[in-house]
Amino acid sequence: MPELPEVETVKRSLASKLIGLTIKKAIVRMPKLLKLNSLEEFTKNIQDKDILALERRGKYLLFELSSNFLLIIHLGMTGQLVYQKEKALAEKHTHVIFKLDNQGELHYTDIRRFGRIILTTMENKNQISGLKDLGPEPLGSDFTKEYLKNALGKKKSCLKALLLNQSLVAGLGNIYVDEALHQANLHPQKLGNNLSPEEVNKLYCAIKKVLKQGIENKGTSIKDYVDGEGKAGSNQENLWVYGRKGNSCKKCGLPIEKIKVAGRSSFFCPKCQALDQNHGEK
DNA sequence: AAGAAGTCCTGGGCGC
DNA sequence: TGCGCCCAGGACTTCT
Repeated sequence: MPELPEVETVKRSLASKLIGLTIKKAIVRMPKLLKLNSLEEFTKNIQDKDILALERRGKYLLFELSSNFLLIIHLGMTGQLVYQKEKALAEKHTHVIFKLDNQGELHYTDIRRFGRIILTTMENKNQISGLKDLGPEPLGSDFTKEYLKNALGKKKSCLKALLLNQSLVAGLGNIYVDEALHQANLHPQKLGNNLSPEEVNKLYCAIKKVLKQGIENKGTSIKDYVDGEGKAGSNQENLWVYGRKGNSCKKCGLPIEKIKVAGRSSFFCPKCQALDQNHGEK
């Protein structure tokens, strides 16, 4: 599941290879992936565009192209964007092939087809639903302790739902939310407006810590995730709770539990992340 | 009108 | 062995 660290790793691994190249054409095998463009419009407009820059916003990859075009790619759950230095065979679920002017190719592969590809212009960037509604970058300067405190206090939802909400903070997904909550000793079902200043502070630091670690380890490769060179990351070896049901907590030794919160599986330590922990304290 | 639930989609794992 | 069922989850749509 590509979340912020995975998308950032893809961006970094592709940037050096792609910037300065030209997209000669795109072969779209799954037009349904193009949510906002017709097949004709997409293939016509993408043709002969230079790749000027590659950015990330939340879980979105943004390719800045010549003539003011912007290619937006969201990897969904199982999306892979892999550079091939020469013509390569398309896999079963390779839905788009971008042919480059150096004979290389960029393959978009997505088994579950939850991803999206949008071609728009720089001017319309802030009108794309999903992208325009994103909250601050958790590793950027807009994401402050004060912001998090206000954002959590406003809404009456549990922490799990709040942190998964991309308009509150951009880029977190199921894995890093569970990891951050464990680092901060907070139960996923605790209400956002029920946090002490200390708890907000711990959560703020935990979010940054788990994301930075994820980037350092080049992403979490549990099932499908690979970077732009097709290489897996190693952060799955450093998880404290996600996917560790029944294994002992690395802090206290008790078995990690798994429950459903906000429609998503949530892994947590019943002792370190007790719901009533710190009640009345401080 | 906010928050919850349903939806899309395929492959892997499990029970019988 | 093989069939059917359930689960995984990002973000949008639909419901309450």
